[in-house]
Amino acid sequence: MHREPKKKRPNLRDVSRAAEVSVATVSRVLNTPEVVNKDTRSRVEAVIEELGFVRSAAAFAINSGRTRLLGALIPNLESDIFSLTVSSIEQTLVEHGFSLIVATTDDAPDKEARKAKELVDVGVEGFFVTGVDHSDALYDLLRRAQVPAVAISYFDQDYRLPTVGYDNRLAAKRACAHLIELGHQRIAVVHGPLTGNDRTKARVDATRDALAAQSCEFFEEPISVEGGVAAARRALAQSGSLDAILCMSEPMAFGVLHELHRCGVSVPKDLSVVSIHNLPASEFTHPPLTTVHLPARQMGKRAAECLARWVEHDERPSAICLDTYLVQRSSATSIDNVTNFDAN
Amino acid sequence: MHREPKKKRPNLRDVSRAAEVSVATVSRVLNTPEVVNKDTRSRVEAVIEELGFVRSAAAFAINSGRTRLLGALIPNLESDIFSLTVSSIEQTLVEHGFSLIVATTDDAPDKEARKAKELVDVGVEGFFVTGVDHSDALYDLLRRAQVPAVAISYFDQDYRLPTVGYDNRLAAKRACAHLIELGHQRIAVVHGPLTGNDRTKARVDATRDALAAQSCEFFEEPISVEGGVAAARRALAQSGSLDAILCMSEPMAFGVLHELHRCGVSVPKDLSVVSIHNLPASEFTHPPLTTVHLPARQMGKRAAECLARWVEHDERPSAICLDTYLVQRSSATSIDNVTNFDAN
DNA sequence: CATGGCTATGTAACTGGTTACATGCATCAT
DNA sequence: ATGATGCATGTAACCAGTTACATAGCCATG
Repeated sequence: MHREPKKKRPNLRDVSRAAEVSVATVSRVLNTPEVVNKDTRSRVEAVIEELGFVRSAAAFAINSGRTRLLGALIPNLESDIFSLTVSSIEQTLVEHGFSLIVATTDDAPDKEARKAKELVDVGVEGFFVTGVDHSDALYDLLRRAQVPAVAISYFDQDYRLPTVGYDNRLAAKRACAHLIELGHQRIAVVHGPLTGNDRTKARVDATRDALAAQSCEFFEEPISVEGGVAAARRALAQSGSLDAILCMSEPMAFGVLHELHRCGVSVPKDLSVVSIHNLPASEFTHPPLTTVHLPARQMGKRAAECLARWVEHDERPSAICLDTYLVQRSSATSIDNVTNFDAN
Repeated sequence: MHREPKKKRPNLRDVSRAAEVSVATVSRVLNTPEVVNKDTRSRVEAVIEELGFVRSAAAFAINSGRTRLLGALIPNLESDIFSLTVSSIEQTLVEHGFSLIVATTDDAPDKEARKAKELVDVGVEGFFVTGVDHSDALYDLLRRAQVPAVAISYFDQDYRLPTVGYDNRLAAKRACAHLIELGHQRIAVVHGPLTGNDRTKARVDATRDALAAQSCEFFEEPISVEGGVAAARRALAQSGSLDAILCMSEPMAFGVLHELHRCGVSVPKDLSVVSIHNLPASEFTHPPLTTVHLPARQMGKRAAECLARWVEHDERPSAICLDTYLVQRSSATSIDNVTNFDAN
């Protein structure tokens, strides 16, 4: 029987032996090829090629103290909100020579802390966290491991970690201001769970303030298209009559639009709909969605640059607040144009 | 001026010194706490806590030869198609104790090879690639680094890497069969770029075969909602008259539906639309999309399990073909019901 | 011809852990 | 008392690289 040689990966000494040079020379060929003699170099390179040598990442890391790994702790990847951001982070990090480990947390602080621990254990040099609501275990870990971390999707000048994000309260205020400007009085506010989601909390808070003079009701459902459907159904059933629906998260807005269409409620003729996020799909809903733009891609880019610089040059970044702005499309119109829809 | 102590992270020897034990004992406390005396153990643990010691991932890796890191080479993260799969991979890998590095390739084989190299350089123990169309550089790397890799989104029993996916030809055939069954004769086929995307290629090929008896035209645009809009516009303009539009990728179908709606073409009354993928959003389009379901989540799970087992137990997996099936919703109907829409 | 400087390379210590093996000491049966 | 057994711990080699320092050979300069 032909026994497989069980070839283990060749190491530096194997190469140095085969090329009849010292380990230092091989290492130099790898790191500073210009200082080694041309002939020697090509001989070593040939042996490297022949033996199929690949330098051990671990050994490299142990010496340099660098792993070039960063981690991202995000609630999930299934929602465009986050996949867009992660995508942008990844693309930016490549330019800085980092690789990105993604870890999903389901917005659960304890799960987040566990995952953060795992990230540190595999050697990340820094990470991204989502929002500003985290467990003590996470803060503890950050302190002990001395790993830089930036918080995204949220702006708070005074937070213990540098934040790179947008003002969620302001974003909600912009949406509210638009509805007020259009003259809407009876507004259903559709939002995701308040526990464990500081972004939603901030938006709902700000909305409550901004719409104090209006009559509004709040409908909480999971952040998803289905959640939006359910919320719309409840809003139509419960509210006597409605001028508008304000959605705190875009997937819910998609569900709301779908359900309204299904029920024969015309948007914006019967009801205005305004949302927050401006995902790529928002341009292509029926009708196209009026929404407050949150700069997810830009945020990913800026956050990645901050963290890269922090890790690389030990420069702790200061908080960054990105602009949000209203994108007017056709899902919301002035109260004067609506046929004063009555759900009952 | 109070000079910062520039505290470097404490290491094993620091702990052993402070706890007045040997490095071996500290290591044992970390790895096999049950073999060390209770008092010694708690003393060491106290010192570990006090000094804020965290074991170096690199040093651990260099000894164990394990990094517990896997990589995923995917075209992009912005499309639900992939973020769904990656999400599922990540969730499954956690259960097996692996972390996932994502690397996007834009469907460019050379970029993919570069990224693969980077992944190997940071020490992944295996990776996922998308499809079966790769550069020699990638195959070379796999051979040299002896890193396991599974190919996803594609099924091919005979491919050099184990594939975990679905039969893209069959999926397209199912869509075609449905259109034929409904009696459609004049069909516009909307698809993404054929170069560098083997999934699209396979589907288009199969469609060409399956619709040989029908009259059909092909429209190539980028895989995106915008691409679908553009394709629909061209299809309406160029084709004399149409019974149906077949979309090879779901984002394009969303664009097609949007554009048809905008042009006042009623689906499915004037035109049937069938697609491939069944993304979560497909249930909520107007009208809800008839489409061939591709099991993205399940695929992620199975692929993750395969690769984890391969890395862990050195068991090379065999190819897995997951089932696809038609999901009938309301975007396609029998030719008898259509008003024989004429674009001109 | 001795000295100095330059280039190319080698030696060995070092990174931060793991672990095979050795040792010291208490307990227990003979 | 003696040797066997077992437990707790220490010593030092080892993993796969990097790198400070040493050295050897060569050429130019005075």
